[in-house]
Amino acid sequence: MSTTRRARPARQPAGDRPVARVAVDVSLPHLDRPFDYLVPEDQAEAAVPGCRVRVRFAGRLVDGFLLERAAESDHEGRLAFLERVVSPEPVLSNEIAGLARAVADRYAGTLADVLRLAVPPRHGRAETAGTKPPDDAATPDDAATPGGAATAGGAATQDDAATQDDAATAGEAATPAAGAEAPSAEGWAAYPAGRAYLNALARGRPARVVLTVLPGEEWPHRIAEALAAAASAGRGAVAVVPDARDLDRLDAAVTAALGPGVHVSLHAALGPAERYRRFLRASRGEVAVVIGTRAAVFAPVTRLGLVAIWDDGDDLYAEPRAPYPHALQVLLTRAQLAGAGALVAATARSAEAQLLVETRWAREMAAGRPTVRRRAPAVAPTGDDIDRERDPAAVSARLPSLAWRTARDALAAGAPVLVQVPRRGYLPSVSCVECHAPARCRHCAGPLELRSAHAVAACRWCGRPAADFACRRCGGHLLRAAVVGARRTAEEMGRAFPGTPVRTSGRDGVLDSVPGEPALVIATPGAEPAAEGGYGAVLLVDTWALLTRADLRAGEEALRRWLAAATLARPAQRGGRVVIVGDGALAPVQALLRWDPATFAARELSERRELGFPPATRLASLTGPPAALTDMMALISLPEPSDVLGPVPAGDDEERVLVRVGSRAAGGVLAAALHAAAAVRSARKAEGSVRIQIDPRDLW
DNA sequence: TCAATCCGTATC
DNA sequence: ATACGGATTGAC
Repeated sequence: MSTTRRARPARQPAGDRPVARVAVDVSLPHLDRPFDYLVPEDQAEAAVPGCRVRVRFAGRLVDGFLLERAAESDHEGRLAFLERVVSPEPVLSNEIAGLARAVADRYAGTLADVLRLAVPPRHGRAETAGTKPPDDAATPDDAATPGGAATAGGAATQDDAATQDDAATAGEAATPAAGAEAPSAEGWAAYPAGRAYLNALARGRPARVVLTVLPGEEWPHRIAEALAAAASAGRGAVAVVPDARDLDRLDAAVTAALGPGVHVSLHAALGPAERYRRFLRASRGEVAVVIGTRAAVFAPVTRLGLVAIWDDGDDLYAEPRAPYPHALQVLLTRAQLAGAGALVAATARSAEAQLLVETRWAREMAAGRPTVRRRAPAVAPTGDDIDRERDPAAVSARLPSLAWRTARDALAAGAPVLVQVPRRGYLPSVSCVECHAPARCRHCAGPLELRSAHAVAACRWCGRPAADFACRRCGGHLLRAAVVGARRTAEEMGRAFPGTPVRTSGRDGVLDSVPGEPALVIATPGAEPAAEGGYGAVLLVDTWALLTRADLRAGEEALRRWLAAATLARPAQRGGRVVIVGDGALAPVQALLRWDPATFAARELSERRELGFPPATRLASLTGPPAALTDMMALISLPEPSDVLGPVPAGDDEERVLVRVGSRAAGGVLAAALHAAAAVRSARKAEGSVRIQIDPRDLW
């Protein structure tokens, strides 16, 4: 009767497909491939593709995922048995396994690292209790019939089936389709082919758009309607937003569009049990739609029909863990591999989104100028002149006269006023004395920066000192150090408007919304609360702090943040005003005045092409101890022409080298070469590790 | 000629 | 970490 025996009885391989191909949880680059094991007969049922297993690997027990069962192995030597099947729950679908491999390849990382991002840690109790939906869910039956907006247009015609295969071509962007009725969504009707896009999704077609939303747009509803359209075609959908506040808004909109029990939301603040429970609801097909922050790009919905991302320019989409994938890139890869539709929506437009438009990977969708003008606030630039005689109250807040008077009028009209103030603490940077353009290196066009107050400016990329600076825009030879991060206090503002309530929203304490009554709302970028009925005025102050960051995305980022604040203002017709304190001749300021993020993005992208920056090129950053870096560099063999910039000091006794290849097509070759070099080093157990990052967003 | 030992390499 | 194969060494 005793079952405790030291020696395990001889195990028999399963009769049917006895070989298990396993992705082991080992992130050494030279071991980044599947390993074959034998499935013991008594585990033959449990060992399903996608399940978690435990195997003996190089003498120790490690976790892994069973990728597939096979009849035979290519391995020459003897196969070991699986130690055990941890659980028969298939948590890694073929779709996600393929996506993870593609992401690892693109970022020169390992499958194991990506799988750690993609599949949450197991929680046994959630798994067994999971057959009963938790309280945030309705009955599983609801999942099959999304209610509300999504029901119309669900009848797909058969002739669409063939078009689903050519997702790689550009042809599947929304085209007006006769016949099918649009799901009820007035909001989408404001965009050319907006309804046609929803119809295409509702018919299960992989339509892809870059949507530039209107000022004041209730974007959570537009995204929710797109998700509902995909769900009505019986397809799954995934949408991501930058942070928890946006997720709350999207969650409410999705609940309104789909009803309860059809979606789950995933975010970092969930505990391990709840996170795993929701993950399982998606992977088991109990919900069709998953929304979430960054990590939700890997959510395992079944029959994926649509991926969506809101405001892809936000830095929060950059994953801080190896191999540092960007959520947009993961989603686009996923849409491509799965033949799913894509929705890249934002008020602004990133250079990456612009590239999708220009390569015709996605169709551009933006409302016509008359509609934009009808919805946009009136935007005016101002210098920082303060009329001390006429507006003495403005002096104490260091507010330009126009800004002060605009705010005063809005408050008098009974509306709240938003003041966007940059956060403190950006890197000291340098710009041209003449034209204020950010200063760039003569040799590689990298950004110049000051490492300390009295040092000579040097290039952040290649490390050359900027001894012979010449401005690329105006030819000037003089540099100025920008004083950045000036920050106004709420008290200063309050003094300028005595008797007006002042509320702040920022790092410590973010407000979701404010009532539609007179108040000054001081917010840092990204923390601007919505106002009931819209703000009467929005003031964008201290704009130099954003524009002169030692960061070549500064212009794009500044415009993104200004638009995010300005879109909260009422339309001009209802008195909405925006005042930006800054030089009206600068391109990002111009783009705000004209409310034209698309033209700005096109210009930005063409500038990146000229200067050789991503996304027009592919760039890899290698960071590590100098000796390890030298060793690594010697092992990289690139058939393509490439630039090597640096090394430059990168803190903690480390250095950084940049490797740039001239085309996006060469990016795959670059990543493969880096992975191969890292594999040689890890096989040798070489001293010191080198961190590889592809197109790191904080660099340019 | 064979066994003990060392070293590099693969890890199923 | 540990196991293995091939090379090297030393004793008969």
